[in-house]
Amino acid sequence: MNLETLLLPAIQDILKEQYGQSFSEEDIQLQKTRKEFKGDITLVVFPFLKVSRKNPEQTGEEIGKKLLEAIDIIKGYNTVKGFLNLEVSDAYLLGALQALANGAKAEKETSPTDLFMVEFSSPNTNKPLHLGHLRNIFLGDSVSHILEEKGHKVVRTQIVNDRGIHICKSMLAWQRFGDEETPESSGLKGDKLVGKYYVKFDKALRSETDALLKKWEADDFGELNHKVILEYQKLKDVAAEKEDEKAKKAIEGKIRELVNNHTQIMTEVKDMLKKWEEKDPQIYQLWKKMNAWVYQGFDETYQAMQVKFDKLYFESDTYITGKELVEKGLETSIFFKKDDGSVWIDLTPEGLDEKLVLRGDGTAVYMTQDIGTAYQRFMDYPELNGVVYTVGNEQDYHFKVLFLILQKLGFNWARNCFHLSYGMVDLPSGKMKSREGTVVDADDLIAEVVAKAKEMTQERGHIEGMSEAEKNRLYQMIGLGGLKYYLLKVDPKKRMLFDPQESVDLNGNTGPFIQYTHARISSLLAKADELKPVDLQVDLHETERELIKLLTEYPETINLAAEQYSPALLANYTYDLVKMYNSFYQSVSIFKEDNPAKVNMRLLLSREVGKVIKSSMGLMGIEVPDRM
RNA sequence: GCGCCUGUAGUGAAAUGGAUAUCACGACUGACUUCGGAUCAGUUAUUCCAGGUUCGAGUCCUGGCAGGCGCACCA
Repeated sequence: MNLETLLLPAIQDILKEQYGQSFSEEDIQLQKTRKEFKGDITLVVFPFLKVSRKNPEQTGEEIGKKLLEAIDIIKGYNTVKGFLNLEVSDAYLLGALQALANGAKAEKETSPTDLFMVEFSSPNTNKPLHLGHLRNIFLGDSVSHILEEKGHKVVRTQIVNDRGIHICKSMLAWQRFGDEETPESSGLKGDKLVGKYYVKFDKALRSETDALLKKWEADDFGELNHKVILEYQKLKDVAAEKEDEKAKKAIEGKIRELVNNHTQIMTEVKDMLKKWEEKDPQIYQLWKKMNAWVYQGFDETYQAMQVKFDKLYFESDTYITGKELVEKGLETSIFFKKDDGSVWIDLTPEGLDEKLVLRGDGTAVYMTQDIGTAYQRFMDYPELNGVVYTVGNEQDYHFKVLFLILQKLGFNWARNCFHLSYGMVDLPSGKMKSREGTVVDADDLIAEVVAKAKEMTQERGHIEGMSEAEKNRLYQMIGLGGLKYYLLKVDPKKRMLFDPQESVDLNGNTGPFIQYTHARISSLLAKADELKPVDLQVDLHETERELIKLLTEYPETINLAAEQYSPALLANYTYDLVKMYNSFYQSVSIFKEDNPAKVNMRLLLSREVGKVIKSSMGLMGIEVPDRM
């Protein structure tokens, strides 16, 4: 039972008796007492002034006096301005500590059948995972843990972006330049190998575009369609008129795109996509082979991150379902067809735009596929309560539209879809750009932080007697823990800066700092005898009181993190707890204390802090060691 | 142009509408050489600007300013 729910009815009674008016729970604001004032919990008295007809101090005094008489755990009070600060007794806090030691936990509010699906990672199959994915993956995984802690069942899922023109690009490049290279023959990770050909395609496309642009500029159009030539010339004219550098650049970009679209290599890619959609056996086989390489590579990375998925969805399956749903919606006039055959939805009544859901040639777009995927998921799991989509905030609009379309299609469950939107990860040098080679590769980064953890641990760690395997596991735990913590401690919706130096740092508000505290507690407990129940008569040091209060706030913190889908709240809480523990550790002596009841209490307190650290870090997908 | 998000020490982050805005990194000053020093304490701000609501605003409302993102027959 937490302090607030304990005090609330008593306060209501006193107010009723004193002022003859009932106050609801919202009127009674209880909050933590700021540390510059004496007290533990504070009642804000401003809302009662109207009925007390006295100034804030007098009102506070009145209520405080009554509370002191009525409740024995209140041992004192003081009023500053409109704030009534209440002090609780040591015995109450000791009792709370004992309750935690007995394994008291907040009751789970949900039934175990309550099912949620969390989508995260959802990579492209032709680019290896990078830093941006790491934030996504750690967030999605952590939110899954948090929902599970609340008593929900969670299906971890991703939508694999395995179809479309971009896939054909790496396939074509591999055909052209690959020389039958495989992960085995090259020793490259599958995703890296495919990524390499994607880059090769891009290079080839650019040089072809350059060449063709030169030809066009010399009015050499070959057998080019008249319409296209006209379009090109029109753009040229517009570009010539523009004086503003920026506007000129924009038009030139458009011209380049037009040229780009008519290169030999692009034509071949489009042809390949068409063949793929027709399930041409040769193309289909190549597609399957190269995708298998990528999945193998991704699996290795997920394993290194200690992240697992329960169910995968593939766009290559769900886009068909999406198309069917659009066809159906067309009959019921949810969608409409334009003259060129393309299908749209009109969202202007909702204040949004018209949105394309099917191309003129009948092929699916990104949105079509997402409609299909959502539908498929609720078919597969009829008891599904909601879906959390972990996707970057550049897609805020897309998801707004998607959820609206699903609602319009008559799916009630669309209300339970949530877009867990997060900000981009910047580097000190600016934005990550694959063109400029400033992308931070996920595998490289993980290897780097683990290496750093190894270096630091060998320098100052306590690892004598550990086997090689144990040591390696430890380095992994520290390096990866530091990285996860670094990316999770920031509010998801905020854009964040990734400083490679700071991410491998082991001081300050970092994962390893928290892990270190846990290791220290473990070794402390290893030296201790068996713990006895807390003696409620001992008096508490200020840091002990603060620590116990913090411990009792843990369940509430989990609730908040779940409500807001924000692991950052847990990270901050854990850091506060650890800071307070270190302060406690510094200011009181544990084993040198003469009173055995105090020694016992301090050890028990340490043990509970250790348990909460382990639990909360676990909710962030981070393991904590007993030695490091 | 329209829409969404974000503006808090040099930097990165906290703060259900509550008090004198909380931390870390860097910098500077100091403690202790202990039960694990990967420790602890201290110094470091017109919360972008202007109005408004409120007993009370970093937080809510209105209007600016700055940055990011989106408004594709791309994904």
